[in-house]
Parts: sequence; structure tokens; C-alpha cells
Amino acid sequence: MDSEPAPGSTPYDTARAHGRAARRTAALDTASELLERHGPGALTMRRIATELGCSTTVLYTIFGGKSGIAEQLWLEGFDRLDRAVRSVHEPDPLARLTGMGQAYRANALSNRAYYAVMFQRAIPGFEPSAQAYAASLRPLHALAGAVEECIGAGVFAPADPMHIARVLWAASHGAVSLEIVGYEGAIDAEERYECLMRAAAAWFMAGGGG
Amino acid sequence: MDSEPAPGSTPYDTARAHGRAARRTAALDTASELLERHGPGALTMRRIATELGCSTTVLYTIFGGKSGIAEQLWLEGFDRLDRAVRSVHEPDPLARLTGMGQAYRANALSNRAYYAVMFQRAIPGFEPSAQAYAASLRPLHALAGAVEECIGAGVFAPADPMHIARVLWAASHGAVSLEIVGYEGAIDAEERYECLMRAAAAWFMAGGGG
DNA sequence: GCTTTGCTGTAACGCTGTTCTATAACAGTA
DNA sequence: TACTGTTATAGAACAGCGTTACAGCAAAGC
Repeated sequence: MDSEPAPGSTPYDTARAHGRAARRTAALDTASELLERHGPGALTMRRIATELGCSTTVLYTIFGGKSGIAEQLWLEGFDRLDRAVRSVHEPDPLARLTGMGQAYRANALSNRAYYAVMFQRAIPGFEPSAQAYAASLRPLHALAGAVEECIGAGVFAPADPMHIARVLWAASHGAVSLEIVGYEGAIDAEERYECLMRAAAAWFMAGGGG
Repeated sequence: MDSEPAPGSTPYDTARAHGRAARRTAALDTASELLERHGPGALTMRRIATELGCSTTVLYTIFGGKSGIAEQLWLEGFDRLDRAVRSVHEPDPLARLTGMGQAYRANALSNRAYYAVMFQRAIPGFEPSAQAYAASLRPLHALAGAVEECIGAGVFAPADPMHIARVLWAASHGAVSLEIVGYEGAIDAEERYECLMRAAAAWFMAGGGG
């Protein structure tokens, strides 16, 4: 994160900063593993500290409190989502957009605990900061980029790409969210997801309803 | 709830049962008010007991534990949603369906704390029981009924009403969920909601994509 | 040598859900 | 009236939580 030494810092300072950064990433790795293997309920300060091999005081000096750890996990979750969405490289704009939708669902399903932290307030006291929230919008912008290309290619009717992206995200989120909570059974969840994505996309097509 | 006296019970038993039922509803009223006025975080056993004017032991004898109270609140939330959705009486099937969608959103926005309990796991240890889950599907069936009428009227193409209802619910839930969490700003939330609902509905129209 | 600074472990505080224990209230009975 | 058995309650206690105050330890500066 902030591994660059500040101007005017001594070599000792940088070494210490490196140590700090190492401790920080180690702590986050531990917290992440705990989150994924045992769920958000297992994310307690004492347990993280025990697993990490130190006292809870260390976690407080590094992250300030549990909210600090929660925010890092929140950001990590959105970063994974962003990487998943941006890893779709279909040449056709519409194929890329639908691929992004499938990537969204696949990422959510294989990172359920993270998804719970991101969208279900699974860590009781935590509320993301303004800048963390801003960072979490990156996947949405990726989606908007693909939408813009669809408009440019004449597949979608001209409109505000961000508006369309937000609507598509809402649809995607709704289906995935209900699926993850276990609502209405997971039997035809994939089919429902595909159906809703097609329905939403069709609405914005050129020559459609708009 | 179970206010009918069991066969062979004495008048004293029924009186006592009445007292139990009264205590039960009083406790739920207190919990509900606490939930709505101060959020899910204020729902602690001690606070409910204090507000109610008794010891926590009473709550444990009535509800078994906090999960018992949570489940009742969960059911109450879905009951409110069900009543809101079924209170739409438009004669035209499609108008009734869109009215139900608007009722869904309006109910969620005016019962945010309940919505958090229902869909965001706002009460940490709580998982709804199988029968509570079954009861929560009533609004979905109401939606499916309206869908069925749309199909009968030739507005929608023939298909499984439950499938369509589930897809519509997912779309609705996604938009409302993001709006309630405060995601992507609440500025154009209503417009996005309407847009997504129209998009999803259009997909199932007769002569459309299907 | 000593002091000062940064960091850490321990123990504690106030809170949570839950359970244990002692006590009070009441119907039935001699 | 006095006793018994059931039921229900209040209060204290327990384990766990996030957090913080305090004491101690290592290394840098003089």
C-alpha cells in the first residue's frame, strides 16, 4: 500500500515501514482466510490475533479497530470483483457485456463470504468510508465502459452508459443476492440469472423500447 | 397465535394461556418498536426486557432466545410486504403487476429496518427456520398470481408464472437493495427502479423476446 | 551509563447472549 | 391453616465480544 518512503526518512524508517507493511499484509491474509474458511462470524479480533500469533493490540495499532480490518476486506472484495469483470476480453461488445455479467455471478458465488461483507453488512458495526465507497465503484465503471461500446457499435440505443450500467448492476445484484441467501432455492438460479440479464439488456437494444 | 385452549384444559389454563399470549404480543411490540426506532443494533435482550419492564428470563421462556424474537420479526416483515403487495387492486393485470412492484419498493423504503432483517441478515446469529421461510414466499405467490392473469389476458406470452415472478422479484430486490444500502446514490433510484421493472416486464410480453 | 521513544502483551471495562439459582406466587390437599 | 408441587420470575454469573489503560521491553540518541 504505502510502501514508498516519505521524503527525508532514514533507512531505518523505511526498514520499519517495510516491517509494518509486512505485518499488515500478513494480518490481512489471516483475516481473509478466516473470513473465507469460517465465515464472517469467525472474524473476531482475538481470533485473528491468535491465528496471526500476536496480541490484539497489534491489530489496533495497524488498523485502528475492527472497522479498519473490515474496510480492507470490503475493498479486497470489490477488487476481486473488479478483476473478474475486467478479465473478460470478448471482442464483440455485447458478448463482452454478457460475459461480464456471468463473471459477476461467478465471482460472487466463489467469494460468498466477501459478498456478504460487501452487500449484506455481515460485519455488524462496519460502514465503509467515503473513499472506500468510491473505490468500490470501479466494477461499475468497467460495466459502463462495455455499455458505451455497445452504444458505439449500434447494438444499444444511445443513452447514458452509467445509467444503463447501474440498471444492469441492480438486476445482476438482485438475482445473485437472492441466490446466495439461499432464497427460492438454487435449482434454477443460473437460468433465472441469464433470463434476467437478457431481459434487461434487451430493453436497451437499438430498435427496442428504450 | 395459539389462543385456542387445548381440549381438557381448565379455565385457569386458558386464562394463563391468554396471559402468555398477551405477554408475547407485548414483547413483540416492544421489539418491533425498538427495531424501527433505533435499528437492528438496538435489539438486545436486556434492552427489550428493560423496555418491556421485566427480566430477560421472561423473553427466554417465551421465545427460547434471541433467534425466536428475530424469527417473529422476520415473519412480521414479510407479512407487511405481503399485505402491501396484495393491497393493489388495479383491474388491469399489467397495471396491477406494476403497482405491486411500486408497492414492493414503497414498503421496503418505509420499513428499512425490517428489510435489513429480512434480506441483510441484520441480526447476526439468526437463520430463519424452514417453515418461516415457507411463509415468506407468500408475496412471491401474490406476484405470480398477477403474472398468471397477465398471461391469461394475453399481455404476457405463455410461460411458468412462478418463473416470471421470481425473475421480477430478483430485479425488484436488486434495485431496492442497492438503494437501501445507499449504493450509487439515491438520486435517480426511483427512475432506475421503474426502468428495470419496465425492462423485465417487457421481456415477457406477448410478441416480445420470451 | 541513562533517557526517551515505539511497540507489545496483559489485564481490565462494558457490553453481548445465555444459563444457573434462589425465590415468590399460586392451585390442590390434608 | 399448613404443606406440597408446579410455574414463573429476578438477579447473579459465565463466556465471549470490541476496546482501552497500563506496564514492560527493545532499540535509538546522548
